[in-house]
Amino acid sequence: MQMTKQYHNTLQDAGIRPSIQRTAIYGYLCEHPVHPDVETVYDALNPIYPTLSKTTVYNTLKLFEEKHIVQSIKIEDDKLRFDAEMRNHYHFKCTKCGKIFDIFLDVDKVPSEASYTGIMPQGFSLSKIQTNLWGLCKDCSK
Amino acid sequence: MQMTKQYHNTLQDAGIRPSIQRTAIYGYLCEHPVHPDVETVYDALNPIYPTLSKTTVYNTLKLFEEKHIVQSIKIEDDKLRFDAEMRNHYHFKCTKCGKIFDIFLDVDKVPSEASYTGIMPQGFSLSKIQTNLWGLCKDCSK
DNA sequence: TCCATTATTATAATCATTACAATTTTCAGA
DNA sequence: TCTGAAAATTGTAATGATTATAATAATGGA
Repeated sequence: MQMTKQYHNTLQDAGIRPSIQRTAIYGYLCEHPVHPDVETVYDALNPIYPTLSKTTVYNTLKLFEEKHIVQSIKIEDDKLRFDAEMRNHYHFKCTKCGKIFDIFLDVDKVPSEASYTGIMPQGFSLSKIQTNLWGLCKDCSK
Repeated sequence: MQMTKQYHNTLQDAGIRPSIQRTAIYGYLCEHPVHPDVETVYDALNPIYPTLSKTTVYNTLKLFEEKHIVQSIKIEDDKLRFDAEMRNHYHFKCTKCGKIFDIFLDVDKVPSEASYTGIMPQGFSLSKIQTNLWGLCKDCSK
């Protein structure tokens, strides 16, 4: 595992005490940007840290989300997935292979928050917008 | 329960044999456009149809969704909710009271499908877009 | 009416997530 | 360095929505 120092710093900057487990989990997410679920993270790290508990993975990822260094994703799926990519982007789920892809925004082409504010009824305030996309990925549409 | 005949017809038009249970469930959804979950539908109808099973509610709502006369909604919630409103609209969840509201589109103001197509990477095709909104509803923002 | 198909039902199984309580680790202060 | 309180980790049990299964009931055409 490389760049452990950097992960360590990210955790500290977010106000999270960087334990072995937390650093490992955050590092894994950063190095595997494929939106893994809890099970996947646990199965990957358990051989390296044999005492690691699945509960810790749950707790840690929830903590990361609260501290805004990780976001959780649920696209009509039964389980939560996690993403250390915090830049603004959409998630695209391939309806054939099930993989989830990051789709980055082209600011010029994408609907602004204002366009949603415009459709809110009187008295409603808007604080979060989430758009999910479905279709076929490059490999599956061949 | 009024207009049972109409619900009956909607089911038949969708290719669904309109049993007592199915008609009752569809009617309930139409008359209670508050995005109820399975439990709520079951609890409401069970007193009227004492033999009704929760499994039937699950099966029936899944069938309705497949036949496109009902849609299911899951907004970072643990359970599925159902909506007989099939016109194009967004769902807005109040972060305080948890209620889900229908937000209808103003075609002029809302992002078109084309604006999303524009951001898809080469080789990806787009078949479904879902946008969810969060914030405070009229009552909770007082 | 009879029979095959379809629908309904009750119960059990599944599975992601959370609750809980015990143990271990960390770290500030003596 | 030692000590003890606070924080983190752990394993197990509980929860709760959904699905699977298999038996029973209802339906509709021949």
